[in-house]
Amino acid sequence: MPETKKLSLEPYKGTRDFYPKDQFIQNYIFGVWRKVAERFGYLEYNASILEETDLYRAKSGEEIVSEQTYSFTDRGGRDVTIRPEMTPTVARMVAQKRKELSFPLRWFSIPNLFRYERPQRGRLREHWQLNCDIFGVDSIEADVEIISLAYEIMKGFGAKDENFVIKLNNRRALNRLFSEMGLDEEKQKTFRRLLDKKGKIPDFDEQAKAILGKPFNANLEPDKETSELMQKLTKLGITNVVFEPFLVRGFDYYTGTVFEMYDTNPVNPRALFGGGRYDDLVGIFGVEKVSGIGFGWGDVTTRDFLETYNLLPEYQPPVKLYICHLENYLEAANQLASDLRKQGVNVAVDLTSRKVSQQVKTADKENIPFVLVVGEEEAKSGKFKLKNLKLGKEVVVNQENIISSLQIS
RNA sequence: GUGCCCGUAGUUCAAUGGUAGAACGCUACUCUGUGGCAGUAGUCACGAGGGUUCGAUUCCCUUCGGGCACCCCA
Repeated sequence: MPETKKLSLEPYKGTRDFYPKDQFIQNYIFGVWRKVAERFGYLEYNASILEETDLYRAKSGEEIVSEQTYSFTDRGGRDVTIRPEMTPTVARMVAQKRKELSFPLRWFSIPNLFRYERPQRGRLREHWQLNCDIFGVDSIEADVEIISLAYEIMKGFGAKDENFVIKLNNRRALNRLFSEMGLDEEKQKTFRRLLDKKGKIPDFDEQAKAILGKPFNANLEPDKETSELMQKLTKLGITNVVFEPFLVRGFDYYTGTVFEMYDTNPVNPRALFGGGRYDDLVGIFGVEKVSGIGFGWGDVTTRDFLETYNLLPEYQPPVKLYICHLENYLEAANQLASDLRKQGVNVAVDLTSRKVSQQVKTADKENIPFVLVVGEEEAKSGKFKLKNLKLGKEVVVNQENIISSLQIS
């Protein structure tokens, strides 16, 4: 064998392996997302992780595409990018079937997304994100629904109101403010980024003055639209909402309400979800304009949040019963397993010839709730000692009573 | 991509310019048909590569990975 470089055991930088216990948590998070989204009448869609690079160039700008995405040229010479976000894809899909879709549209997806960045806590190169969007509703009622959907998902995870805060702002109001200040396009962009950092940087006032040529002192009351939104949310019992006049969000395509949700515990400094209204996005595909509002909700920050507040469920494998066997009884054990599987029970059989104590130990370590042993006694009597490993209790049952005994747990 | 910090058994940690310890875990036995407790024995590591040195896990460089800040935040 030729000498080869030792292969790394670690997952690729900024990505995660999901061992069964990790996947269990991932499934739990996805499950809550899906359950609540469907409860609000949202339909699930998906698409390829690959898109033509132009899709992102059109709205994100060359810099983001070339420096912060996984992009390559395929063998046919096409510029391809692994999707860094879902919104352009869903806007494309909506635009493509603009004429045959019936609006309003409520859609959700749980795509994995990739960005080429230096990983940090809460921010990896691959992550999954719940995307919920409403298309074709211009009124504030869509803003109300999308935020209450997000709020109900937090409730679905067991979060308390004091654990998180939803910050609101309005891009239209912000732009109005910028116009009043007489800022040109370029200065607006620069100043918007500065605003986004206010609170993080100590010399905000000086920097603001450098851009504006004068001190920054604006009226920081909520605009009319945001006030109305907050009132409507309050009526729904959603009160952990604050007006955040410096909330900007990075993308230029937002046209109205923007929002983000933060953990109130500073160990998780990144937003769990964020989104806003983008009424002009579908229109850039050259079809009749369709308004939209939605959010993206990351799995990484969510997991950190749930760990912080001890809200993760206890691991439970899908296997309900582990069948052990004595020498020469593996065949009988498999037969029993086969019968039970036909009735819909998840059963695993120990395939080794180890001592029964070892077999039981394996079941226990795998958190399998029930175990039974097949041996001479059982073969003769047709009765099984079914043991609940959590309670340490045994019941003696006929084969036909095994299933009902499993359900007692 | 830039700067700074970090990288020791499976895990959490310790020590040291002369090749490393603990706890938990894991394996076996005590226990010839039932795990969790206990006892005994055993097992496993200096992320990788190069340099300085008589000798490096320890110092230096590179690289890989993680964290923090910047950047950006989809």
